[in-house]
Amino acid sequence: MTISIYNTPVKKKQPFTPLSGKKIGMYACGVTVYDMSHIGHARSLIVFDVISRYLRKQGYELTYVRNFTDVDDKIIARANSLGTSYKEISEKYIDEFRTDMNTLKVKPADVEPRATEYIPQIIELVRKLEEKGLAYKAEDGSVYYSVSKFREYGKLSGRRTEEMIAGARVDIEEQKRDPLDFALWKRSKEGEPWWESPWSKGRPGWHIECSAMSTDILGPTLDVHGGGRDLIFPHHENEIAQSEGAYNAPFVRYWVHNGFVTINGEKMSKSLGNFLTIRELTSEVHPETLRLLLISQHYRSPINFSKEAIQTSNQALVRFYELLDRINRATTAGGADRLKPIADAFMGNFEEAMSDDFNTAKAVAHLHDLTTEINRELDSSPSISEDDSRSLRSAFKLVSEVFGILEDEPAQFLDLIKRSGISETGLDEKEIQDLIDQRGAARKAKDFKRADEIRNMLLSKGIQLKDSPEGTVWEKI
RNA sequence: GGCGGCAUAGCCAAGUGGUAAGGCGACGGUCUGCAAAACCGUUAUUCUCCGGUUCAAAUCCGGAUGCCGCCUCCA
Repeated sequence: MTISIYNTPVKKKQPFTPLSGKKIGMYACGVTVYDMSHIGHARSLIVFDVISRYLRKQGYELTYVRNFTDVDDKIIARANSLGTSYKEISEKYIDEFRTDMNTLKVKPADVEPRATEYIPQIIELVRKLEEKGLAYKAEDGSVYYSVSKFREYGKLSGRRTEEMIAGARVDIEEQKRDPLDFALWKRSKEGEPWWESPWSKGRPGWHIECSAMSTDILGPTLDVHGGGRDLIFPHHENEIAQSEGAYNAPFVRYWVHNGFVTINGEKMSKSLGNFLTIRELTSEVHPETLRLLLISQHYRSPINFSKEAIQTSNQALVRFYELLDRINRATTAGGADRLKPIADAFMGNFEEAMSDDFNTAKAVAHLHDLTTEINRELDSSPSISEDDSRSLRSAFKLVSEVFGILEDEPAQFLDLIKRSGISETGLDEKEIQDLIDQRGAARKAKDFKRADEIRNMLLSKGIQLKDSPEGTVWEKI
């Protein structure tokens, strides 16, 4: 099935055709490692994780590159304030990042380059730009890109240079010839890390690393390049200027940008200080709940983060796991085959939704439909044949592999959820089980008054009982 | 000041020309000793407002209002 992708510069969906057959080169801007990652980062990482999983599922040979910016002003500032080296800071937060990605089940990229590993390539690229007259060395030894020399500057973000100059918020730096120019190479100040270069002892500007690394690993033209919306300008605009200026080849075929996570309707960011770290959140919320919340909405829309939203996603996740558990328990050797058409239809719908600009929200809606349909079938006849069980397993395997959810053993997951809030009830498991047994005895003796007393007492402590032919189970609500 | 995006039920949210997905909540029903879960049904004659194009508009065009983002580090 042909995939269509919303391409930022043309502002519409376009059929996706990679540059060379089934091979795809995809680059997503990673994080600057100077602090713990927050759930805004999580969204971007999960969006591109799901996209990469889906592209692979569709049979593409994907090379996914995601960088670490491991030297920059903020890392240096952080190191200085803690009296340590930039290297220690970046190493520490790369480790923390990997721990978080592991928790969130975000798969590692195929290549995870760091700016500091590509200094020679960066210098080479800057030299090339200088040769072509697109860059100039300032008096202090820094090198700037001369934006006015690149005719197409602004084509990604839809801005014109004259308009930008008119804007009051462009910094005027002494060293720049033009306010729009940006640094390719920064001369290092006292106490800052530096590398030798033809211009000065210095370090790379922020934008240049992505051009240098992506070209080195994937070639001058990328099939897909992504990142958060906020990177469109100036970061990605500058990358285009650098790469196309140097190589005279189209830099990116499809630009993909994800929307923000907001808190109380306001963008969450490190600089605003209103952020929630991945670590904090996953200490209380199941990682799959967060993944489900994020994919329940289209990747380009903003998501407002709230307790209620988390709770709703958690309920949905429990609903799916309960179905999986029910399927496991209902599978028997006999029984008629009747569920294969339902499973097949779902897989078709799923593919259709995902191929339409990675419409995860619609795909999740299909998953809800699937859940309702299977539950309905099981209500009318509770056993599932081996063949049907296989069909259902392949449908849910598709969901797991693309979304990275429903990967736990259902019984285990439900048990975990059940235990997660047990401390709030003031009871331990044995006490709960004793009360359930007492209630069971009362019910057997038709002493429903006593049975209901026990049930209501447990309910007041947040424990909900569920009776079924196989016995009584409880859950924490 | 410039540029861009969004506005769909009580809430969250899909849907870019063919007559409003899905979830949460609420209400009614089936099941149950009664519940819970699951299932069935009801819950937007209408998509912020005003014009226009069209046989046909939530979808396209023009205008108004409101919210958000970018233009400075940002996922």
